[in-house]
Amino acid sequence: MANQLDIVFAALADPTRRSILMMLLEDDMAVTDVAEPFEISLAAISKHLTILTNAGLISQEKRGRVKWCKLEPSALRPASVWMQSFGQFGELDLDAFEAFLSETIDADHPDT
Amino acid sequence: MANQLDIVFAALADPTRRSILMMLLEDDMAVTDVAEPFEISLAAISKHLTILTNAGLISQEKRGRVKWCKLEPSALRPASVWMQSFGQFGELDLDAFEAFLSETIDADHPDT
DNA sequence: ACCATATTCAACCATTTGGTTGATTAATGT
DNA sequence: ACATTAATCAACCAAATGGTTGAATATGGT
Repeated sequence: MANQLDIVFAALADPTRRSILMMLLEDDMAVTDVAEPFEISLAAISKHLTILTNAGLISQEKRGRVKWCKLEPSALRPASVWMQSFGQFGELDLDAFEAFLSETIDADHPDT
Repeated sequence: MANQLDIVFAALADPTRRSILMMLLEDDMAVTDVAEPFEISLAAISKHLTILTNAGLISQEKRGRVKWCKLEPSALRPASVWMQSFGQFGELDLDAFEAFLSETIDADHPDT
C-alpha cells in the first residue's frame, strides 16, 4: 500500500542507511565490506541493504559468493523533485552543501 | 539521539503528513481544517502535526482557541541539500516536477 | 571431500509508530 | 451561567522497525 515516496523517505530516515549510501558514493562494495565500519551484526546490515534495495536506492548483483552493492542515485529523483515543491531556497548552494557533507560524514560514519 | 535528518526524513515518510504539507503550501490552516479532508481522528492529525512541528517543517501559533499551522519550508533545506549529493540528475526539471506534483495531489488528497 | 567465507533465513525481543476512544482544558457565543 | 467549539491528553492496541542469535545455504580454495 505504501507508495514509492513513502518507501524512499523511510529508507533515508535511518542514519545507518544514509551512511551506507554515502559509502557507496565512492565505489561498489560487497555486503561484508559495507558492514565492516558498523558495530551491528551482519544480519542487521543485510536487512538495511534489503530496505535500500526495495527503495531502489541500491541494486545488488551476486557474482560468485559475493553480492555487490551499487548505488542507484536515480531512485532519489522523485523524492528530490517532491522536496523542490517547498524549495524556495532556489538553486543549490554548493558551499553550504560541502560544509554540510563533511559534517555528516563525521557524524554518521563510526570509523572514519 | 536522532539527528535532524532522521527526524525530517521520517516526518516525510508518511503520506498523510506529506499531504498536510501540500495543503499548507496554499495557506495557513487551523488544526480542525487540516483534519477535515482525512478520515482519521482529530487526535491522530494532532499527533501528525506534532511530528511535523518537531521536524521544524511547520510552526503552530495559538490565537484564541484556534491553533494555526504554518509551513516552514526552510526546514527542508538540509534534507534537500543532502539529497543533492546523489544528484547526478543535475538541475531541476520543472516540467517533470509540475507533472509529478499534480499526480501527487490527486493521489494524496482524499477529497480533492 | 573438507573447511572457510559470504550472505541470508528464522525466530525472537524491545521500542516506536499510527491509530483508536473518552476525558480534559481552554476559549467563544448567547 | 451554560453549551459549543478547538485542541490535546491519557490509556490503550496492532503492526512495523531495528536489533539479536543460531542455523542454513551457496560458493570458493586446497
